[in-house]
Amino acid sequence: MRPTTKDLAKEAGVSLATVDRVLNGRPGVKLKTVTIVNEAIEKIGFVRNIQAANLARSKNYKFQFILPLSGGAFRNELIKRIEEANLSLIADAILVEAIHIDVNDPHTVANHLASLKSNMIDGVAIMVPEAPQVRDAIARLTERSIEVVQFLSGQPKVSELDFVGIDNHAAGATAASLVGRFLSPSKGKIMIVSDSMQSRDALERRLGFDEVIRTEFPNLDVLPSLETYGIEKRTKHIIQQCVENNPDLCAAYVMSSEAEQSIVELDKSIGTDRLVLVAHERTAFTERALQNNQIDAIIAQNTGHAVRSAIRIMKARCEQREPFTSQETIRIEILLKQNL
Amino acid sequence: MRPTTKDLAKEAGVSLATVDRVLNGRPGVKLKTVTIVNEAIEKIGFVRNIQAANLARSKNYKFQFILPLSGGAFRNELIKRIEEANLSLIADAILVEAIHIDVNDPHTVANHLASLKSNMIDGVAIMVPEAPQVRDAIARLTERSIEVVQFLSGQPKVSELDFVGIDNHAAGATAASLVGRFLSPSKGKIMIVSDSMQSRDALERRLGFDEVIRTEFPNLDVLPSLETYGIEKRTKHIIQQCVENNPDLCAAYVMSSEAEQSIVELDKSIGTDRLVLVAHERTAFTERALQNNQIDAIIAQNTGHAVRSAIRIMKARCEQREPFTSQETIRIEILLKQNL
DNA sequence: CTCTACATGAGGTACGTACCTCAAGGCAAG
DNA sequence: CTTGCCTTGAGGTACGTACCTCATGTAGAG
Repeated sequence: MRPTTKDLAKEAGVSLATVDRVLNGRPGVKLKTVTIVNEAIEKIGFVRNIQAANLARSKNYKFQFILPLSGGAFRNELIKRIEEANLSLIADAILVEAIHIDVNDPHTVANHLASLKSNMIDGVAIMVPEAPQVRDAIARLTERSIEVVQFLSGQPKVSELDFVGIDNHAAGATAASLVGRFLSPSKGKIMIVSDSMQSRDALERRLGFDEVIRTEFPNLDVLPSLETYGIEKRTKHIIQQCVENNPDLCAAYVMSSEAEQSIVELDKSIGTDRLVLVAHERTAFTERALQNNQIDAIIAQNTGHAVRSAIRIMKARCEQREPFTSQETIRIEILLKQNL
Repeated sequence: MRPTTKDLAKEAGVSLATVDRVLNGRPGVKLKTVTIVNEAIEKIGFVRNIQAANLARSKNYKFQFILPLSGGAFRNELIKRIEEANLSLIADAILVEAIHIDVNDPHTVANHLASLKSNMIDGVAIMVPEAPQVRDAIARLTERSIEVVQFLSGQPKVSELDFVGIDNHAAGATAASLVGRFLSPSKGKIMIVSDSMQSRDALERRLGFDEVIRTEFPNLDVLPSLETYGIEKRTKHIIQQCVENNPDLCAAYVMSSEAEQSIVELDKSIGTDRLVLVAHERTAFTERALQNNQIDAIIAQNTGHAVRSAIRIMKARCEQREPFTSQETIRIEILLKQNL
């Protein structure tokens, strides 16, 4: 049987009340006594029974995912996974919800973060672009002891916040490696399409991509990045132009998580069968495109795993435990028709 | 707040005692009353607080993974993941252990399974080859209400048992697709190496591999499978012979989870730089080989995920819940140097 | 020496569920 | 009508922890 607080009190030679004071960091305990209790904890391997603790303080964990307002297939995928996680975790007294705000307006984001009270929310997983206001709001969240996880993208990784998501540099490199190997000895140009190159994610993917092509496939040329801004008309225009200007186009890398528009345009203008095509994220569209041989490979992250990982990390932080980093790495998945 | 048994009793218009009788399937309740309580459960959305329930009956879940005795790098990997899971789950009152038995002797396996008592163990994840005795022992386990999960391999999937692991047919197909695309237009022969072709896993991988090569890369020939039986001398001999007999060898697919010996031999006899080489499972060796360009790709399954998935399934079954199948699919991972 | 502040102990209640005992009511067979 | 079984209710204790109050002890300052 696991030792209880009673065992701990006996071992330390103090009363239950003192053990409670030490365990919950209440004031009015001599430093020496604290040390004695902590040593006893070590000695008998006491681990607080969190189920009982949560029961006693009738606590439910409440975690929130902050997602973009604008809806694409990838975002819908995330929402589905979050709902699933919520369902499978009610038994563990964990509530998870997704809320949607205009992540491109730092003011809105900061306001929302400021409105979160620590008695209502225990942790937030945020997927928003970096901005000074947002950074400040996050800092104030942690001060109010609300746990924060950077989810999939957004904030720079330098901070001491937990991050859940893939290494975008490596993702770009992986895409390049696939493009290069699939093209094999042939020569030609590679088109790069993204919603925007403003985001850190896009930049890192591009850097990783270029690095591998430069060092391992010097016979291939990477064209300047095309930015669609998610506007259909613009997408059509710039892709057509790029195709016309580059008769030796042999591959395309669609970096943004919403790939449909670009791929449809590529198919119309040059025909995807004439290109090696790598896109990001598993959605209904990209799956279909892979099945039809329109796409050659998808670079994806397991969204379900990412959601659960963020939740595990927030829970661990709430309970003052270190998360198990080895469990929480999000792999860069390569999907072919065969391993969908 | 979540409704409690008290709320449920009030809603159903019965006493706490009766609610308890219904919830825990105790005898002495009229069918009509049971129906009333169940309807009330539906109506107010009552979900039993498992933390409190486990506390009350001071229950710890105990799960056991049954692994092969013989140690390879892949098995060590699994053991590490199981230990990690154990550490990160003590807080949730879940104990996980790995035990090692001679899985190739059905008698030993059956004996061990028969020795498990339901008051000591709540669930078993077994990774053993199929055999009639084992199948019977498993059936008797479920009768004793010990949950059973088929772990990574072994039993045929036809049974109504839960299975955690990859689709081996698809894994073989994925390997073939990579080999074919990496070789591109060239012609030649492909070597297939396995510990043994006796196991269902190996057979399925081979079938998947052949199918893709036949339909999508008809210019390539797949050689008969080489069986090493894990014996160094034999491995050396058959690989050398195969290399000598097939001057147009251009690729190799190492199917078994312990790839080191075969790859070392291949490197000695022909040189891995002259082959497209695909192997299975992420281990220290295969990682290194990928970094050194000895291997071109690894087909892997996320062992950490598999372990956690098996545990989640056993726990759900213990609590009479359906596991979330969408969470529990083990993906076939493709690892390149860039996305290690 | 007394007074005070601080340190510790003792004991209680609560959380939501499991499991136990005993009493009370209903209903059917004799 | 009585007997006995079946069904239900009432109430208690326990699980391990949190959090509260009150009493007691002890050491240092005045």
